[in-house]
Amino acid sequence: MEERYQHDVLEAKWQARWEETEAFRITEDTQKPKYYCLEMFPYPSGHLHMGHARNYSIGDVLARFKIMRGWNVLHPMGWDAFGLPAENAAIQNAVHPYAWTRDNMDNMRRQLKGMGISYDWRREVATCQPDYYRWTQWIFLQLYKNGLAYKKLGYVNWCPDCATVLANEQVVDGACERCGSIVVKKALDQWYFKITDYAQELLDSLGGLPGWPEKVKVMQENWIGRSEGAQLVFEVAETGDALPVYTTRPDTIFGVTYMVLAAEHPLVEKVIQHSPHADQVREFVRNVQKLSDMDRTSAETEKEGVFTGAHVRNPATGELTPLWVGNYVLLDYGTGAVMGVPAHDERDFVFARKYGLPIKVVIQPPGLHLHEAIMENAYVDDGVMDNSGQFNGIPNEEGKKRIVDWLEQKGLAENRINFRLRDWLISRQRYWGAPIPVVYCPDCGPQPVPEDQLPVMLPLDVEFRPTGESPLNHYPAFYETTCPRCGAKARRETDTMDTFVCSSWYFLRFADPHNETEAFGRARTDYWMNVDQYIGGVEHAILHLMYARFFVKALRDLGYVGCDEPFQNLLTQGMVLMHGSKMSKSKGNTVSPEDIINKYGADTVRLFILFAAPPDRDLEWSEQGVEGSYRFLNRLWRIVYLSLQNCPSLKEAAPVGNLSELPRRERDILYMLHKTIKKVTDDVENRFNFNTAVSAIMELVNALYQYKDSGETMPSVTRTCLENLILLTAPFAPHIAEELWTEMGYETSVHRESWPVWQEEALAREEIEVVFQINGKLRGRLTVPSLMEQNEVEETILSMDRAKEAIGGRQVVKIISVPGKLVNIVVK
RNA sequence: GCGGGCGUGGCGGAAUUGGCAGACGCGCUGGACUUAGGAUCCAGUGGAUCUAUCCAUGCAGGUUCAAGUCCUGUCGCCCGCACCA
Repeated sequence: MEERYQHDVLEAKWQARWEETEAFRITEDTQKPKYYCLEMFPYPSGHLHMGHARNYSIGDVLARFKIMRGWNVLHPMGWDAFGLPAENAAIQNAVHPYAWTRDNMDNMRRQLKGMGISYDWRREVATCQPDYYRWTQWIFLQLYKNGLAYKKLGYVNWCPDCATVLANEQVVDGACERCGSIVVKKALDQWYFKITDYAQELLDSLGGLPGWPEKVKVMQENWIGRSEGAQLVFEVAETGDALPVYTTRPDTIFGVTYMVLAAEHPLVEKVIQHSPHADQVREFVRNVQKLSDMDRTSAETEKEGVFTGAHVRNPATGELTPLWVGNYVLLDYGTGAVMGVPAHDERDFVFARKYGLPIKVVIQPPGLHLHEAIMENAYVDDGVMDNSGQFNGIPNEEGKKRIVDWLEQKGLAENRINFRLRDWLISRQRYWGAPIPVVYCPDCGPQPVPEDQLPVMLPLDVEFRPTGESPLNHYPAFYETTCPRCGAKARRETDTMDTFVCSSWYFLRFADPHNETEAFGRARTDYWMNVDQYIGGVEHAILHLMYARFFVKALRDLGYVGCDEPFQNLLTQGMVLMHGSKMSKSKGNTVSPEDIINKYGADTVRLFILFAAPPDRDLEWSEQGVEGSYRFLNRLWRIVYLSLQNCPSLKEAAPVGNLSELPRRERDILYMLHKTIKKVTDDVENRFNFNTAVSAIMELVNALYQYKDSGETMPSVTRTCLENLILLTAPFAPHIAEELWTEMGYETSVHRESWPVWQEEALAREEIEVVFQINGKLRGRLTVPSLMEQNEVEETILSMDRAKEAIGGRQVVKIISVPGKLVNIVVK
């Protein structure tokens, strides 16, 4: 055995060994419980960053731990390999997106192997490979056939820099999530997935995910945005058109003093036909549409509107109120029209005051009487109805129901539930993505590509243009085709799918990655699903995590999977910080995992990442901290080295026998060992507190040094301690554990060993320390036999000089004992 | 504004059920070994005062024999959502 810990030599050795022996190859095994441990697969940007290193270190500890605990562990890795950066690289560096992506995957795979992560590499998938995207296209067709994929004309988010449309989820603060450009609205015919069909279930089944962080569930809840209210039908007086509005406050219908339409509302043009205000309205609409999405949806934007000249009839009162167009009304929420109740809605109040519209109080607060003229704010809370005809005097909550019932009988109202969630826009005007398998026939219309013609191959020999326009539009061999139905000349869809489509089902493919006849076999997914532990960044809280949930539910309803949810438990890791802010290229504060691995070894990097903070919290990078982890591994190495040197017969020593016959010092170190086994097991399995698990192992090592230096040691005890120490370390620092395991005389992999089990017998103590308090303040401590009766402990303490002195002649009122811990003497 | 989270030594963090605040590590101080030490080992390390005690978990109250932990109020920071009718 080398005296020095040579991380580079032994890590290379074990990584090669694991690869040769396919050490982490896994297949279904009904004899064992299964465990599916998944880290979010990366976009192949080229290099692992510290966030990746953290993500995969966390996953690897769990996977290796679960293997040792006897689970059949699926731990796969792949590549989210379609997407814009590859195309941008193609335009800028004249390298093909495929070559760029492939080279990046090669490099990152090498880096992952250099971290010693326990992946079953035989299951590797890349979403850009035809044998993968073939099935992405197949899923599209299943959704299409079942009415869950459709094309519609709509005002969509357009990123001018990326030259493509974006989903609502990809627009952040009015800007493109990827490049930061201001997103504009465009009317385009686009493909959507009908995620809104699952809005209620996506909301409800969050309740069945106790293993998800509250924060993520709340974010999804907000995004789905369920609201209960009613649709009320007004009538445009001048044209006779019905104008339904959605409101959560039908109880305020008597207080409506105006109505506002969205700028794009289809009725706008009709109601201004004969209006003297027509030109003014048209200009207003043009100005609104010029605004960026950010300005339109910002709460700070001044609410503006213009009178159309037309009026609406209130279904409750029969009164006519003016019809306006406003910049703050959204076309695609509710009905694109809002009733204005200035007395009871803050926004309406501001709007009415600005334009001199009347305010009518219809809800009176308890014990007060509001007057329109002197109100400074809208009254939005509950109260009693007023100025509301036959409903006067009724509490407004009850009024909501009664008004809807009343108008419903006239066919002018119905209860409605509205969601903020919109359908998922999945088409992208980009090249590097899975082609949408549809053909447009001049006679038959849009036709799905027959399944036996999949995949619709993405041609590789295309020409990239600096305009950013998809090269597929200039590649006749791709878009010129024939109609699958009538055989006539037809044009192939040149849009590709959002990469989030590809990543919405990869966890299913991992269960059956080489299936050539199906996306995945039902038996395989039935065995492996759900993912037991999913680990990744919180930035996917809405996008990926909701799309994947939708996919699983849709595929379940189509009979392809048996589960309701993809991810049973979710761990959202914290960010890696440098000097308090997130490591990022733009800030120039990144540290490359590979550089640190070269210097200290993968085990050190993993150990530091796991030790420096709990996984869900942000982690401050510290190279001094890394050195601390490196020192620890050296200490670990030396304790084994020195022990073997001191006692060459260590490897042959018999295991520890009867505990009660051992001397005190040996029982103490074994107590420490078993306490550590218990602590590490609990921390990893139940709490994901890897940082305290590591610190417990460090304490054990410290104790072993003390034991070694305390005099003559027993080989059997030393051996027991060292072997268990190595086993405990194995999931965290797998290479050094493997090496030390062979040094202990084993020829098998430490990762195939069973996880240590603590013995209650070893944890039993003959003596325990009890502290005593006076009025809750610590005043002393005392070692007593653990079997001593509690009243005897109390008496012993009361008889101590130290205690008498602390009591100081005061009267003992009562004594509170926590057995095995403390005695509190209450005096006055 | 709404929602989620956080606030403990010089720093990262521990304290799992209300029961010894500061585990473990970093850093720092002193010492040993040494030609040397940025290796290793030993000792110390919240503050004030030094046998003992007092103060201390953002701040102010409260409950309790006992509070970092529970309750009320308050301040600060981070993250997410935000004209959703």
